[in-house]
Amino acid sequence: MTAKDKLLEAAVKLIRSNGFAGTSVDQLCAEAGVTKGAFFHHFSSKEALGVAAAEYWSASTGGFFAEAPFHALADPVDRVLGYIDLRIALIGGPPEAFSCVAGTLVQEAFRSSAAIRVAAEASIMANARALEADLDAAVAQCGVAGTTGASLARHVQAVIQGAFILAKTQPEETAAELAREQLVHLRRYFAMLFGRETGEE
Amino acid sequence: MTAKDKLLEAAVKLIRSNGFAGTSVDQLCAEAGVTKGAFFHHFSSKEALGVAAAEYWSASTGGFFAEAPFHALADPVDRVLGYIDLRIALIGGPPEAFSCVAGTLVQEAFRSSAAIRVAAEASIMANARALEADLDAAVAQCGVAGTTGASLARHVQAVIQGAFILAKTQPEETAAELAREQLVHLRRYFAMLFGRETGEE
DNA sequence: TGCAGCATACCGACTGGTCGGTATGCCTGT
DNA sequence: ACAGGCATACCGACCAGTCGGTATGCTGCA
Repeated sequence: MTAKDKLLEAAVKLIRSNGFAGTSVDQLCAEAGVTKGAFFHHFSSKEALGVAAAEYWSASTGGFFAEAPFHALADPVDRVLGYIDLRIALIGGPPEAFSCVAGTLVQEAFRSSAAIRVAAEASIMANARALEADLDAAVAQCGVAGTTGASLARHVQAVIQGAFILAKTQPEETAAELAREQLVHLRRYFAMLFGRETGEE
Repeated sequence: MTAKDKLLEAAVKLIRSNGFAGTSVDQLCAEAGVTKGAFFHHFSSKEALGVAAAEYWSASTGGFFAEAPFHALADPVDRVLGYIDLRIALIGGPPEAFSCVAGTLVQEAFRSSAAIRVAAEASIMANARALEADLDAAVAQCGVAGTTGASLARHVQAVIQGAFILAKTQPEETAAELAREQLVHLRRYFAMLFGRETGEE
């Protein structure tokens, strides 16, 4: 594992815990076990590391969801609900274990760094686009009017990001449960929209 | 207007634009037109200002929504939808004009400052509690099963926070529209849940 | 095979400037 | 005269970023 990869891993970990501005280059180097020389050899600035971290994050999470088994389900509604169920299952532990690097980055840097804003947009919208086809199919199949698959895909990302923020307001014991609650509401919205009236569990 | 108020106003403005860690005490003083002596006369530390800013924010927005006209509506479902419509109407311009100080604070400081985390939690959960009675009444009136007014009230806050994050990924021209789109989904969810099937607009 | 020439990867001391925070004193209203 | 409200001047720590240098390995030529 090269110094660059170790720095990107360290960036994901520290940005999730302390934010981007709250993480110094020295901290990143210490966490990665490399020196400042290595840092600026691979990244022209701290901002460039932020951009690279968003891309690295996007690539690794995108790959994970692309391989998930829910894609094999025949009904597009099942695939959509399967995605939400997977997201729910992935939420556990403290917020820094399940929160989103891109969301954290853009919240802090949307005004101070256009490059980071664009990289975070790309990451979040790529996540949305990965759901778009299934949602379009579900919308067509169920005759849903008044919205689109693309709009619903963006809403999924919004609820996920909002869930992470609410979780961060909580002490560690209750954070994950509050985040899951938000995705359960999203699931209920989609179930109603696509005619899957859920009885009590 | 005293130096303390000017500093709190400056804090709201700068935290929304640049985040908490991204805003220095010197910048806050310059924006407020006071000196560092005044700053540390009124706040024992930068962290204390963060806490005070969350409380100031909570008090001013809480007051605004408490006085809004939708409370006069007879049907609790109308009051809930009226709140969402008001939130939609308030979204416009760049993200720093409509985003939430408490959400921004907690995202950055949830791990580094327990005091700020608790203050942000208080702000966001106070917003949720202000909706809880109407949502409980709507749940009871419509016989909604499987959730509660309190849980739905938290979801409103989650969608709002998520909407702000998505808006921050956008260039200024499209930010507000993307945020509004999220609240329109929330409105549709509630309309379905409470038996107000919305036809096309 | 061996060596010159060069690029890549990395090191860590150092710099100028900014950070949050402090010490002290002036100024105004009572 | 004295206390609250604020300004000026300053501090040491830490910040992002620089720079001279070393180690390693690839490439082409003899």
